[in-house]
Amino acid sequence: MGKLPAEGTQARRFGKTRSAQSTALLEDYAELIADLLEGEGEARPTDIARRLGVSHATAIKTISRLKRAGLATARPYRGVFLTEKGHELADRVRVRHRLVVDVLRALGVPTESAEADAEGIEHYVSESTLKAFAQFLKARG
Amino acid sequence: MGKLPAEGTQARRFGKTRSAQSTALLEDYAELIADLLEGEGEARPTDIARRLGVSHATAIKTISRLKRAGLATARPYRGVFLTEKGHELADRVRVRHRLVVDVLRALGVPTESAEADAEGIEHYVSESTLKAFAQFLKARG
DNA sequence: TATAATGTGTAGCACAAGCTACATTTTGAC
DNA sequence: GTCAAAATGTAGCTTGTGCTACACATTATA
Repeated sequence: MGKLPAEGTQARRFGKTRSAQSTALLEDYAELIADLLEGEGEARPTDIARRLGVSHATAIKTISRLKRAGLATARPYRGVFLTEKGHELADRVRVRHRLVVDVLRALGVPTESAEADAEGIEHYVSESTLKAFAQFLKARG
Repeated sequence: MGKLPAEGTQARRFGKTRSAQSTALLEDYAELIADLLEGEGEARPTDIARRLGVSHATAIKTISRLKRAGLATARPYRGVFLTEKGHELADRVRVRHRLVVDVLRALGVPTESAEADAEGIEHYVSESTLKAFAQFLKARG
């Protein structure tokens, strides 16, 4: 992605938001691969591509990135697997996704929209916000 | 960005999330330029760059994109201005930003985190969700 | 007014994510 | 066991976003 420029106060906020984008895709992939492994027993590039709505070539390229990041392993023609680190990420992402959807629904957002919006929102929810969400849901039963 | 592949049900959800990213930056720029025009009387590339934490070259390139999208105009060495369309976008973005921050704070998120997270979240909030947010805030005074 | 400092703009590079097209491997049907 | 279909992988192109480095314009100052 590149080097960092000098940063002021507000700049840091935006910068953080930007770098979140680079991990968002990896998070989606990790979550999906975990789902496929549990549901289908295997995670094949073609299935991943179809679920994400991208070409298989794109999926394969991103899977390479996952491997480089130490999140996944893959043997040619033998499907994709998550490393320990990949599983941890997937679990964290799933918990967070559920929390975001639940909060949106609690606020009166229709389930359809809640699920759809959460897909984008979840990647930008900090630990601090996540904690507040959990507290809020607990407080209102 | 490229062509669209065949899409299934879930694929469409992710696809929408992805395309939101391409507009997110333009939204940030439009909002910031509006702020600068109102606050400083002018919006110069260097100021934009500093506020966003990017190099001035990056800012200039993105400003070109704004121009191509019909959101801004700029004369060399004379600063950046928003078109009618650009102003409308900026206004919409500001309203939305405020709403997201207010909802987060109402949920108990510390102001600092609310402001920071809203920067990323706001770009993924649909009309439907926005409406629910407004209703929620109104209901609780 | 000449010159230094600042701001602007352009060029060129890298990387991510998307695509299509083509080659190769595996699987499955006969 | 052979051969076609499906899956997988590779190569090459595009666009977006980021950077640094260098050139040019403007502004400010001595």
